[in-house]
Amino acid sequence: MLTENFLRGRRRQEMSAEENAALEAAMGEVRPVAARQTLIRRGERVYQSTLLLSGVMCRYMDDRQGERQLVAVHFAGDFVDLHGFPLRHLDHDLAALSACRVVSVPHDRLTQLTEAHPHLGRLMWFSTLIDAAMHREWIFRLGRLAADGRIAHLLCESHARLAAVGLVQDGRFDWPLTQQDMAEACGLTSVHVNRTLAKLRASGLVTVANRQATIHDFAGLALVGEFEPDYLYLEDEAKG
Amino acid sequence: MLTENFLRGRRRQEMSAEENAALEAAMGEVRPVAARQTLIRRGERVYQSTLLLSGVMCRYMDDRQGERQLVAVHFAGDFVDLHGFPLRHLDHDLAALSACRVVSVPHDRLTQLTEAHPHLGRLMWFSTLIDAAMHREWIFRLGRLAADGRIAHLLCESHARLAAVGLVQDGRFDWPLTQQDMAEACGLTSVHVNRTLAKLRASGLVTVANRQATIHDFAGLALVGEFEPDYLYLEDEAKG
DNA sequence: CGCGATATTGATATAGATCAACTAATGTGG
DNA sequence: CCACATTAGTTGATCTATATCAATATCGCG
Repeated sequence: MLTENFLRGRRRQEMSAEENAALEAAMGEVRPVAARQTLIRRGERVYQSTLLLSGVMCRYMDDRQGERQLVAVHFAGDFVDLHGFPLRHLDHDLAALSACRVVSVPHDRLTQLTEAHPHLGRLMWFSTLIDAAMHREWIFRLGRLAADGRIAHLLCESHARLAAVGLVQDGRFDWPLTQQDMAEACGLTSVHVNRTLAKLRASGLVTVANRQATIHDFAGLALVGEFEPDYLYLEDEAKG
Repeated sequence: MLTENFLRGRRRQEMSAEENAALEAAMGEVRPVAARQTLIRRGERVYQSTLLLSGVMCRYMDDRQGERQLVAVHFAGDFVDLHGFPLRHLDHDLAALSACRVVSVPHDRLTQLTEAHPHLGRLMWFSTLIDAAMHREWIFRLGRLAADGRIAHLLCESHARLAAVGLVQDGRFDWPLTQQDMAEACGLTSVHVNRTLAKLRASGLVTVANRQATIHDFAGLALVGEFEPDYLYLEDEAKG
């Protein structure tokens, strides 16, 4: 089932079998996306929205010197560009960080779908607002946390989201972001990310190596990152 | 007309007279809000959404030591907590920065409204996604710009949004944010905001004083702040 | 008019940037 | 499947933007 991870583990995910079937029916072919491939460029008119089935993608913006700022990271079950449905154009680029599988829905089908199933429409709206809530948390992260807190927060958030779709085992999860990617997400240099990761590892909180992250002490890491997961609107059992 | 500034100056603002009337009819009483008053606290269940008619409000989050991070600033015509409609709870606080006038719509009326007028529902969705686009731009601002750029960007964005609702005359607009508020929006200290504002003034770009901001050289300020207004989805005539 | 909030200025400290070299992985074509 | 090329990670030395601390000045309100 293509939509099995959409809003999985989130509060309010009362999608009926009928709504689910209607959404499934609107989906196109499953497509692979190569690692590091850019899917959508800023300003492009978009005519469909894409559900991420597996892998990790990101949204980013470039500054004038071409330095990249990640504004979001996406995992399985996320609609990566549903914002493009009401907005029509995206204000940022969308790229794959690892090899991914995706499936798309044309916007005219989404229009029909939301008119025939207003509640499903609100669920989609809801999912874009979780993106907005994550954006706010990223603003907080950059504005108020030091380097160790920023990295800790990013890893805690990723852990919580991946756990909600069953992609964490014993605190360990796939983590295709390079130190450069993490730097671009956290407003730091890759050199400083390297030193900060070494410190977090030495504190026994987390190890990031070989495209995998292992959180040894979630509570400790959450303390450093001032991480409180309420903004993810997870079901109680999906938390931590 | 209460809704006259809602989505005013934005692309896609094709609200029909009928939609407009339906939205107006759902509105409650106009209420005043005192400056510095907190309207909604993080985690509270919300049952209505509020349209800002005049004044300036902000959304913010506190870190563990009680230091505040602004995550959004709102002006006349903005729905300040429409996110609470699909989300039910807010993940941040909402407060007035100046004396404001607001009007609210109960969420059950919004549900009826969006089911009877799917297109109006998409417009509301659209407006929350402009908030998300601004959030992304704030992430960029904090992650990639130095102090002068962050302040320049904030002032350019505010100028563009206020101009869209007719609240700028000759580059001058009401600006109730203190230097401390600007510091909390830009991830800086108020001391550094003070020094940076002095520098921007000395460069002939902008003057901020007496609760007013005057942009002397918009192009120059936009250059410092790497400001490109496409993310605001403004109509062409409302830009600059 | 006086008091609390806001703004200004100076001196010093520091987190993180920058520059540079080197090492360890990863992957690719022969 | 090896050899080499490319990318990613590590470490050290130095620099700088911004924080911090502290004192004073000014504004705006009751």
